Amino acid sequence: MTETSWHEQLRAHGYRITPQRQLVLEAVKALEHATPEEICTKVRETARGVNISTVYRTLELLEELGMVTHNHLGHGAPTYHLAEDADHVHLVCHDCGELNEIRPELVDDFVSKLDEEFGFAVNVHHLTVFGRCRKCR
Amino acid sequence: MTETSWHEQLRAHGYRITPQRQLVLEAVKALEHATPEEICTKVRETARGVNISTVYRTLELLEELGMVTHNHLGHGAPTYHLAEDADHVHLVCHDCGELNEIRPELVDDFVSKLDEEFGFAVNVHHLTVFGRCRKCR
DNA sequence: GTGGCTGCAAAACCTTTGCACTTTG
DNA sequence: CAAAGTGCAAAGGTTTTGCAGCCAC
Repeated sequence: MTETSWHEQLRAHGYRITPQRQLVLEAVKALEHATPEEICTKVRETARGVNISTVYRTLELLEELGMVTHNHLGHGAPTYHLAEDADHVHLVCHDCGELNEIRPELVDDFVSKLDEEFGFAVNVHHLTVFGRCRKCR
Repeated sequence: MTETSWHEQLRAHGYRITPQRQLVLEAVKALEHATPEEICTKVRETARGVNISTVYRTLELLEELGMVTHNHLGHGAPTYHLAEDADHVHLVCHDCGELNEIRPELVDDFVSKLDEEFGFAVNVHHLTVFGRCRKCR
């Protein structure tokens, strides 16, 4: 996503461009799989910090606009991704917690089946598959 | 699961049979997809109530023994199932929240692929697929 | 200038924990 | 009787909310 495109994306929906929103978006981009708390910490490395509630409000907004997505990879807080970097499915091991990102093509058949049979459009970006990895079986 | 089988299941692992554990297990069975809070409320309809922390501790125990499983169907608390009733995959609509249970055979190919390619054993009972249902597309 | 946005603090929600008391085996 | 389990209350982590002041447009 270019600098200007997300500015226009916000403006097109009547939202304002603020330094806080820019910082949060940059942190999501830089960190990958970051929790709101981690994003907040990252942003506070800059001179101008951002309050945790602003982080939550901003993430909600960016997600509504389709610029970021979130996943639940474990028990705690969700993790955020740039939407354009999110083209993969998450594999998480129950035992060791190891995280793997796999090619989305691996679920294509499954996605088609659900579409045909139920008219259900899977949100692949949000899909997280739990199980046991090779080492922990 | 029969009355005696779960008694033996507990005893075999050195755990005790208590009225609280019986009540929680019955509530999980009766409610399906119930949150800890809902289970607690259900149990309180009987003369003898159960404390919420006992509900949490009991669910953790029953899950460890493979008698119940949990899923994250939305933003809030997880929902619990009898393991023997859990042989299905959950489909949840982002928009209307509608929940559907689908035949686990629909993911068989996907499960095999992950096994072959990554040695990853999918926990099908824990799988929840988010997307948009026919009505909300 | 005005309405949207932010920071702060408080509250809400969900879950865990320490400890004294009770109960199971 | 001893060890395990429970209830209670408090704390911990995460997220939301109300409101006064600030800032983008």
